[in-house]
Amino acid sequence: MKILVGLSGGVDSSVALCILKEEGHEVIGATMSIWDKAKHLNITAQKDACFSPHEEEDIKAARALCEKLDVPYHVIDCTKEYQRLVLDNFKSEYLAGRTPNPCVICNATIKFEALPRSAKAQGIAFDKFATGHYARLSYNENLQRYQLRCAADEKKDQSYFLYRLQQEQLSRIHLPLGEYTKEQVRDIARKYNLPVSEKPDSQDFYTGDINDILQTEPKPGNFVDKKGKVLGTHQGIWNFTIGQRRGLGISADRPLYVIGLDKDKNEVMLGYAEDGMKASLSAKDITWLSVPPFTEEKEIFVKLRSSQKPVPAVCVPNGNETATIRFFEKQKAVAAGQSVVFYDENGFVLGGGFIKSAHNAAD
RNA sequence: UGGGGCGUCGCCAAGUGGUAAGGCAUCGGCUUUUGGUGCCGACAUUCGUUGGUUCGAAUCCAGCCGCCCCAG
Repeated sequence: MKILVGLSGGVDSSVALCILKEEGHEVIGATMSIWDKAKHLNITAQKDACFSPHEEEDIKAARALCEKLDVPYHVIDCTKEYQRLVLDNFKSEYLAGRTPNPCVICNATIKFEALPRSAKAQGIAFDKFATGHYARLSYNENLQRYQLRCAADEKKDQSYFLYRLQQEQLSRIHLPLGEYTKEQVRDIARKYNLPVSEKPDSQDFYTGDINDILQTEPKPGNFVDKKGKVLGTHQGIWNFTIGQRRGLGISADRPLYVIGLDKDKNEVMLGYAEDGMKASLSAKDITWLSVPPFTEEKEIFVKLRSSQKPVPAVCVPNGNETATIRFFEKQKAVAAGQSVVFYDENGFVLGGGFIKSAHNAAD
Protein backbone atom coordinates (compact mmCIF):
# COMPACT_ATOMS: atom_id res chain seq x y z
CA MET A 1 0.00 0.00 0.00
CA LYS A 2 1.10 3.57 -0.63
CA ILE A 3 1.03 5.47 2.61
CA LEU A 4 1.61 9.15 3.22
CA VAL A 5 3.00 9.62 6.72
CA GLY A 6 2.54 12.90 8.53
CA LEU A 7 5.86 13.69 10.19
CA SER A 8 6.26 16.18 13.01
CA GLY A 9 9.95 15.70 13.49
CA GLY A 10 9.34 13.90 16.78
CA VAL A 11 9.82 10.33 17.94
CA ASP A 12 6.33 9.00 17.37
CA SER A 13 5.76 9.94 13.76
CA SER A 14 9.33 8.97 12.90
CA VAL A 15 8.78 5.51 14.33
CA ALA A 16 5.42 5.25 12.58
CA LEU A 17 7.25 5.79 9.32
CA CYS A 18 9.85 3.15 10.18
CA ILE A 19 7.22 0.61 11.15
CA LEU A 20 5.23 1.07 7.96
CA LYS A 21 8.31 0.85 5.80
CA GLU A 22 9.42 -2.25 7.65
CA GLU A 23 6.01 -3.75 6.97
CA GLY A 24 6.71 -3.36 3.28
CA HIS A 25 4.55 -0.38 2.50
CA GLU A 26 5.58 2.24 0.02
CA VAL A 27 5.85 5.28 2.30
CA ILE A 28 6.09 8.99 1.64
CA GLY A 29 6.91 11.55 4.29
CA ALA A 30 5.07 14.85 4.64
CA THR A 31 5.09 17.68 7.14
CA MET A 32 2.50 20.40 7.28
CA SER A 33 3.77 23.92 7.46
CA ILE A 34 1.56 26.07 9.66
CA TRP A 35 3.81 28.89 10.82
CA ASP A 36 3.30 31.84 8.55
CA LYS A 37 6.62 33.66 8.64
CA ALA A 38 5.24 36.76 7.01
CA LYS A 39 2.50 37.12 9.60
CA HIS A 40 4.32 36.27 12.77
CA LEU A 41 7.61 38.05 12.35
CA ASN A 42 7.63 39.63 15.79
CA ILE A 43 6.64 36.65 17.81
CA THR A 44 9.29 34.87 19.82
CA ALA A 45 8.38 31.59 21.43
CA GLN A 46 11.47 30.03 22.95
CA LYS A 47 10.79 26.37 23.40
CA ASP A 48 9.60 23.81 20.95
CA ALA A 49 5.88 23.60 20.31
CA CYS A 50 3.37 22.47 17.76
CA PHE A 51 2.76 26.01 16.56
CA SER A 52 6.24 27.46 16.67
CA PRO A 53 8.59 29.76 14.81
CA HIS A 54 11.10 26.92 14.98
CA GLU A 55 9.02 24.83 12.64
CA GLU A 56 11.90 24.66 10.20
CA GLU A 57 13.95 22.64 12.65
CA ASP A 58 11.22 20.02 12.75
CA ILE A 59 11.07 20.00 8.97
CA LYS A 60 14.82 19.58 8.88
CA ALA A 61 14.60 16.60 11.21
CA ALA A 62 11.80 15.00 9.19
CA ARG A 63 13.64 15.56 5.95
CA ALA A 64 16.81 14.04 7.37
CA LEU A 65 14.88 10.99 8.49
CA CYS A 66 13.41 10.50 5.03
CA GLU A 67 16.78 10.88 3.39
CA LYS A 68 18.25 8.35 5.78
CA LEU A 69 15.48 5.87 4.95
CA ASP A 70 15.48 6.79 1.28
CA VAL A 71 11.86 7.91 1.39
CA PRO A 72 10.36 10.78 -0.65
CA TYR A 73 9.55 13.83 1.45
CA HIS A 74 7.30 16.83 1.00
CA VAL A 75 6.43 19.92 2.98
CA ILE A 76 2.78 20.79 2.59
CA ASP A 77 1.84 24.40 3.08
CA CYS A 78 -1.21 24.61 5.32
CA THR A 79 -0.68 28.10 6.67
CA LYS A 80 -3.79 29.61 5.11
CA GLU A 81 -6.10 26.88 6.32
CA TYR A 82 -4.45 26.85 9.73
CA GLN A 83 -4.92 30.59 10.10
CA ARG A 84 -8.55 30.46 9.05
CA LEU A 85 -9.69 27.31 10.81
CA VAL A 86 -7.48 27.06 13.87
CA LEU A 87 -6.02 30.44 14.78
CA ASP A 88 -9.07 32.57 13.96
CA ASN A 89 -11.22 30.18 15.94
CA PHE A 90 -8.67 30.21 18.77
CA LYS A 91 -8.94 33.96 18.98
CA SER A 92 -12.71 34.31 18.71
CA GLU A 93 -13.25 31.62 21.30
CA TYR A 94 -10.94 33.20 23.83
CA LEU A 95 -12.42 36.65 23.29
CA ALA A 96 -15.87 35.19 23.84
CA GLY A 97 -14.85 33.91 27.26
CA ARG A 98 -14.42 30.30 26.22
CA THR A 99 -11.35 28.06 26.21
CA PRO A 100 -10.60 26.58 22.80
CA ASN A 101 -8.76 23.37 22.14
CA PRO A 102 -6.74 23.98 19.00
CA CYS A 103 -5.55 20.37 18.76
CA VAL A 104 -9.09 19.06 18.35
CA ILE A 105 -9.82 21.52 15.56
CA CYS A 106 -6.46 21.05 13.93
CA ASN A 107 -6.76 17.27 13.76
CA ALA A 108 -10.22 17.39 12.21
CA THR A 109 -9.59 20.19 9.76
CA ILE A 110 -5.87 20.43 9.07
CA LYS A 111 -3.76 17.45 9.99
CA PHE A 112 -6.20 14.80 8.79
CA GLU A 113 -7.89 16.97 6.20
CA ALA A 114 -6.04 19.89 4.63
CA LEU A 115 -2.69 18.13 4.77
CA PRO A 116 -3.64 14.96 2.85
CA ARG A 117 -5.98 16.89 0.56
CA SER A 118 -3.29 19.39 -0.42
CA ALA A 119 -0.81 16.61 -0.89
CA LYS A 120 -3.17 14.91 -3.29
CA ALA A 121 -3.79 18.16 -5.10
CA GLN A 122 -0.07 18.46 -5.59
CA GLY A 123 -0.07 15.15 -7.38
CA ILE A 124 1.25 13.02 -4.53
CA ALA A 125 -0.45 9.64 -4.84
CA PHE A 126 -1.23 7.51 -1.76
CA ASP A 127 -3.88 5.14 -0.45
CA LYS A 128 -3.77 5.95 3.23
CA PHE A 129 -2.60 8.75 5.46
CA ALA A 130 -0.79 7.74 8.65
CA THR A 131 0.37 9.62 11.75
CA GLY A 132 2.10 8.82 15.00
CA HIS A 133 -1.00 9.26 17.14
CA TYR A 134 -1.59 6.83 19.98
CA ALA A 135 -5.09 5.49 19.24
CA ARG A 136 -6.51 2.36 17.65
CA LEU A 137 -8.56 2.45 14.51
CA SER A 138 -10.61 -0.48 13.21
CA TYR A 139 -13.65 -1.22 11.07
CA ASN A 140 -16.83 -2.77 12.41
CA GLU A 141 -18.64 -4.77 9.73
CA ASN A 142 -21.90 -4.99 11.65
CA LEU A 143 -22.17 -1.29 12.18
CA GLN A 144 -20.51 -0.49 8.89
CA ARG A 145 -18.45 2.06 10.75
CA TYR A 146 -14.86 2.85 11.45
CA GLN A 147 -14.22 2.81 15.15
CA LEU A 148 -11.65 4.67 17.15
CA ARG A 149 -10.45 3.24 20.41
CA CYS A 150 -8.11 4.48 23.11
CA ALA A 151 -4.47 3.44 22.74
CA ALA A 152 -3.08 0.30 24.31
CA ASP A 153 -0.76 2.58 26.28
CA GLU A 154 -3.30 4.35 28.45
CA LYS A 155 -0.76 6.90 29.59
CA LYS A 156 -0.15 8.07 26.04
CA ASP A 157 -3.65 7.76 24.65
CA GLN A 158 -4.52 10.60 22.28
CA SER A 159 -7.97 9.52 21.18
CA TYR A 160 -9.45 12.55 22.95
CA PHE A 161 -7.92 14.81 20.33
CA LEU A 162 -9.32 12.76 17.44
CA TYR A 163 -13.01 12.48 18.29
CA ARG A 164 -14.13 14.92 15.60
CA LEU A 165 -12.79 12.84 12.72
CA GLN A 166 -15.55 11.75 10.37
CA GLN A 167 -16.13 8.31 8.86
CA GLU A 168 -14.93 9.47 5.47
CA GLN A 169 -11.69 10.73 7.02
CA LEU A 170 -11.24 7.61 9.10
CA SER A 171 -11.57 5.49 5.98
CA ARG A 172 -8.35 7.02 4.65
CA ILE A 173 -6.39 6.92 7.90
CA HIS A 174 -3.93 4.51 9.40
CA LEU A 175 -2.64 4.75 12.98
CA PRO A 176 0.23 2.28 13.34
CA LEU A 177 1.17 3.16 16.95
CA GLY A 178 -2.12 2.28 18.59
CA GLU A 179 -0.95 -1.02 20.00
CA TYR A 180 2.49 0.16 21.07
CA THR A 181 3.61 1.61 24.33
CA LYS A 182 5.74 4.69 24.41
CA GLU A 183 8.64 2.63 25.68
CA GLN A 184 8.35 0.23 22.77
CA VAL A 185 8.28 3.17 20.38
CA ARG A 186 11.43 4.58 21.92
CA ASP A 187 13.06 1.17 21.69
CA ILE A 188 12.26 1.03 18.00
CA ALA A 189 13.65 4.53 17.56
CA ARG A 190 16.86 3.39 19.24
CA LYS A 191 16.96 0.26 17.12
CA TYR A 192 16.82 2.40 14.00
CA ASN A 193 19.30 4.73 15.59
CA LEU A 194 17.05 7.71 15.05
CA PRO A 195 18.50 10.99 16.26
CA VAL A 196 15.15 11.83 17.85
CA SER A 197 15.02 8.67 19.96
CA GLU A 198 15.68 10.56 23.19
CA LYS A 199 13.75 13.69 22.32
CA PRO A 200 11.43 14.69 25.18
CA ASP A 201 7.76 13.88 24.87
CA SER A 202 5.60 16.79 25.61
CA GLN A 203 4.54 19.25 23.03
CA ASP A 204 2.55 22.33 23.88
CA PHE A 205 0.38 24.09 21.38
CA TYR A 206 2.37 27.28 21.78
CA THR A 207 5.03 28.06 24.37
CA GLY A 208 4.90 31.84 24.22
CA ASP A 209 2.28 34.22 25.57
CA ILE A 210 -1.04 33.50 23.90
CA ASN A 211 -1.48 37.24 23.52
CA ASP A 212 1.08 36.89 20.71
CA ILE A 213 -1.56 34.97 18.81
CA LEU A 214 -4.60 36.89 19.96
CA GLN A 215 -2.99 40.21 19.14
CA THR A 216 -5.49 42.22 21.08
CA GLU A 217 -5.30 45.16 23.45
CA PRO A 218 -5.51 44.53 27.21
CA LYS A 219 -9.02 45.01 28.57
CA PRO A 220 -8.89 45.48 32.35
CA GLY A 221 -11.77 44.14 34.37
CA ASN A 222 -12.50 42.84 37.83
CA PHE A 223 -11.88 39.64 39.66
CA VAL A 224 -14.98 39.02 41.74
CA ASP A 225 -16.06 36.39 44.22
CA LYS A 226 -19.32 34.49 43.83
CA LYS A 227 -21.20 37.22 45.64
CA GLY A 228 -19.88 39.84 43.27
CA LYS A 229 -17.37 41.40 45.63
CA VAL A 230 -14.39 42.84 43.77
CA LEU A 231 -11.13 41.07 44.63
CA GLY A 232 -8.77 42.68 42.15
CA THR A 233 -8.28 43.49 38.51
CA HIS A 234 -7.21 41.48 35.49
CA GLN A 235 -6.02 42.47 32.02
CA GLY A 236 -8.51 40.53 29.91
CA ILE A 237 -10.73 37.51 30.48
CA TRP A 238 -8.99 35.62 27.68
CA ASN A 239 -5.98 35.19 29.95
CA PHE A 240 -8.00 32.84 32.15
CA THR A 241 -9.77 29.55 31.92
CA ILE A 242 -12.26 27.80 34.16
CA GLY A 243 -10.41 25.80 36.79
CA GLN A 244 -7.26 27.87 36.61
CA ARG A 245 -5.47 28.48 39.91
CA ARG A 246 -2.08 29.94 39.14
CA GLY A 247 -1.40 33.43 37.97
CA LEU A 248 -4.37 35.04 39.68
CA GLY A 249 -2.16 36.94 42.12
CA ILE A 250 -4.88 37.08 44.76
CA SER A 251 -4.27 35.66 48.20
CA ALA A 252 -6.92 34.11 50.36
CA ASP A 253 -7.12 31.61 53.20
CA ARG A 254 -7.25 28.79 50.66
CA PRO A 255 -6.38 28.53 46.96
CA LEU A 256 -8.73 30.32 44.61
CA TYR A 257 -9.73 29.00 41.22
CA VAL A 258 -11.44 30.60 38.26
CA ILE A 259 -15.06 29.46 38.48
CA GLY A 260 -16.63 31.75 35.91
CA LEU A 261 -15.90 34.06 33.00
CA ASP A 262 -18.40 36.78 32.12
CA LYS A 263 -17.69 38.32 28.76
CA ASP A 264 -20.38 41.01 29.04
CA LYS A 265 -19.33 42.19 32.48
CA ASN A 266 -15.69 41.51 31.61
CA GLU A 267 -15.39 39.73 34.96
CA VAL A 268 -13.43 36.73 36.13
CA MET A 269 -15.21 34.99 38.99
CA LEU A 270 -13.09 33.25 41.61
CA GLY A 271 -14.00 30.72 44.25
CA TYR A 272 -12.77 27.78 46.27
CA ALA A 273 -12.26 24.38 44.71
CA GLU A 274 -15.71 23.17 45.78
CA ASP A 275 -17.33 26.22 44.19
CA GLY A 276 -16.10 25.06 40.80
CA MET A 277 -17.54 21.55 40.93
CA LYS A 278 -20.20 20.91 38.30
CA ALA A 279 -22.91 18.25 38.14
CA SER A 280 -23.72 18.44 34.44
CA LEU A 281 -22.98 20.19 31.19
CA SER A 282 -24.57 21.07 27.89
CA ALA A 283 -22.70 20.03 24.77
CA LYS A 284 -23.13 21.24 21.22
CA ASP A 285 -21.86 20.40 17.76
CA ILE A 286 -21.77 16.77 18.72
CA THR A 287 -20.26 14.37 16.27
CA TRP A 288 -20.52 10.59 16.46
CA LEU A 289 -17.72 8.26 15.71
CA SER A 290 -17.75 4.57 16.61
CA VAL A 291 -21.54 4.34 16.86
CA PRO A 292 -24.58 5.93 15.20
CA PRO A 293 -26.01 8.98 17.00
CA PHE A 294 -27.82 8.25 20.25
CA THR A 295 -31.57 8.65 20.13
CA GLU A 296 -32.16 8.08 23.80
CA GLU A 297 -30.26 8.58 27.02
CA LYS A 298 -27.49 6.16 27.85
CA GLU A 299 -24.85 5.59 30.45
CA ILE A 300 -21.40 6.26 29.08
CA PHE A 301 -17.98 7.40 30.19
CA VAL A 302 -16.68 10.85 29.41
CA LYS A 303 -13.42 12.72 29.37
CA LEU A 304 -13.38 16.46 29.88
CA ARG A 305 -9.68 16.69 29.14
CA SER A 306 -7.18 14.44 27.47
CA SER A 307 -5.31 13.34 30.56
CA GLN A 308 -8.39 12.40 32.55
CA LYS A 309 -9.50 8.88 33.30
CA PRO A 310 -12.98 8.47 31.78
CA VAL A 311 -15.71 9.05 34.36
CA PRO A 312 -19.22 7.59 34.29
CA ALA A 313 -22.03 9.86 33.14
CA VAL A 314 -25.41 9.84 31.49
CA CYS A 315 -25.71 11.21 27.98
CA VAL A 316 -29.10 12.70 27.17
CA PRO A 317 -29.35 13.54 23.46
CA ASN A 318 -31.43 16.65 22.87
CA GLY A 319 -31.44 16.60 19.10
CA ASN A 320 -29.84 19.08 16.78
CA GLU A 321 -26.38 17.82 17.70
CA THR A 322 -26.75 18.83 21.34
CA ALA A 323 -26.85 16.80 24.51
CA THR A 324 -26.87 17.06 28.27
CA ILE A 325 -24.22 15.14 30.15
CA ARG A 326 -24.95 14.35 33.77
CA PHE A 327 -22.07 13.19 35.92
CA PHE A 328 -22.38 10.63 38.67
CA GLU A 329 -19.87 12.60 40.65
CA LYS A 330 -19.34 16.33 40.32
CA GLN A 331 -16.45 17.33 38.09
CA LYS A 332 -14.00 20.21 38.33
CA ALA A 333 -12.90 22.65 35.68
CA VAL A 334 -15.70 22.10 33.20
CA ALA A 335 -14.77 24.83 30.75
CA ALA A 336 -16.91 26.10 27.92
CA GLY A 337 -15.11 25.65 24.62
CA GLN A 338 -13.31 22.53 25.72
CA SER A 339 -14.47 19.18 24.46
CA VAL A 340 -16.38 16.42 26.18
CA VAL A 341 -15.56 13.07 24.57
CA PHE A 342 -17.78 10.02 24.98
CA TYR A 343 -16.34 6.55 25.55
CA ASP A 344 -17.79 3.15 26.18
CA GLU A 345 -16.52 0.74 28.80
CA ASN A 346 -13.99 -0.71 26.35
CA GLY A 347 -12.44 2.60 25.46
CA PHE A 348 -14.14 3.08 22.12
CA VAL A 349 -14.71 6.71 21.23
CA LEU A 350 -18.45 7.04 20.75
CA GLY A 351 -18.40 10.71 19.89
CA GLY A 352 -18.14 14.06 21.54
CA GLY A 353 -18.90 17.74 21.37
CA PHE A 354 -17.97 21.16 22.60
CA ILE A 355 -18.92 22.17 26.11
CA LYS A 356 -21.43 24.98 25.86
CA SER A 357 -22.14 25.47 29.55
CA ALA A 358 -21.72 23.75 32.89
CA HIS A 359 -24.32 23.50 35.61
CA ASN A 360 -24.44 23.01 39.36
CA ALA A 361 -27.58 20.94 39.20
CA ALA A 362 -28.01 17.75 37.22
CA ASP A 363 -29.77 19.28 34.23
C1' U B 1 -2.13 64.62 71.80
C1' G B 2 -8.50 62.33 77.06
C1' G B 3 -9.15 56.91 77.02
C1' G B 4 -8.36 52.10 74.63
C1' G B 5 -6.15 48.86 70.89
C1' C B 6 -2.61 47.52 67.27
C1' G B 7 2.11 47.37 64.32
C1' U B 8 5.73 39.62 62.70
C1' C B 9 7.48 37.86 54.61
C1' G B 10 3.41 40.93 49.02
C1' C B 11 -1.64 39.34 51.96
C1' C B 12 -3.61 36.70 56.32
C1' A B 13 -1.50 34.87 60.70
C1' A B 14 0.91 31.66 65.06
C1' G B 15 4.33 32.82 68.60
C1' U B 16 3.86 36.62 75.36
C1' G B 17 11.75 35.38 77.80
C1' G B 18 15.15 30.71 75.00
C1' U B 19 16.98 31.72 69.85
C1' A B 20 10.69 33.33 63.73
C1' A B 21 4.64 27.83 62.66
C1' G B 22 1.16 27.67 58.89
C1' G B 23 -2.09 29.24 54.81
C1' C B 24 -2.50 32.37 50.39
C1' A B 25 0.29 34.79 46.65
C1' U B 26 4.98 34.54 43.99
C1' C B 27 9.17 31.89 41.76
C1' G B 28 11.54 27.19 40.02
C1' G B 29 11.08 22.00 38.66
C1' C B 30 8.21 17.52 37.42
C1' U B 31 3.68 15.82 35.00
C1' U B 32 1.02 16.92 29.98
C1' U B 33 0.53 16.95 22.08
C1' U B 34 -5.17 22.29 24.14
C1' G B 35 -6.24 25.62 28.28
C1' G B 36 -5.56 23.98 32.85
C1' U B 37 -5.03 20.68 37.06
C1' G B 38 -1.89 17.98 40.35
C1' C B 39 2.84 16.98 42.75
C1' C B 40 7.75 18.55 44.55
C1' G B 41 10.97 22.43 45.98
C1' A B 42 12.38 27.64 47.14
C1' C B 43 10.72 31.85 49.84
C1' A B 44 11.66 36.80 57.10
C1' U B 45 19.60 36.01 60.42
C1' U B 46 14.42 38.92 61.27
C1' C B 47 9.59 40.64 64.11
C1' G B 48 7.50 49.71 63.05
C1' U B 49 11.80 52.36 65.28
C1' U B 50 15.47 53.88 69.06
C1' G B 51 17.29 52.78 73.61
C1' G B 52 17.03 49.81 78.25
C1' U B 53 16.49 45.20 81.48
C1' U B 54 18.47 40.09 80.82
C1' C B 55 23.30 34.92 79.98
C1' G B 56 19.44 35.38 76.28
C1' A B 57 13.78 39.40 73.84
C1' A B 58 9.37 39.33 68.37
C1' U B 59 8.07 38.37 73.39
C1' C B 60 9.51 42.76 79.59
C1' C B 61 10.26 48.45 80.17
C1' A B 62 10.67 53.57 78.12
C1' G B 63 10.76 57.29 74.15
C1' C B 64 9.50 58.11 69.16
C1' C B 65 6.76 56.93 64.42
C1' G B 66 2.38 54.97 62.07
C1' C B 67 -2.63 53.06 62.03
C1' C B 68 -7.51 52.00 64.22
C1' C B 69 -11.59 52.67 67.74
C1' C B 70 -14.31 55.34 71.59
C1' A B 71 -15.06 59.69 73.48
C1' G B 72 -14.93 64.81 71.70
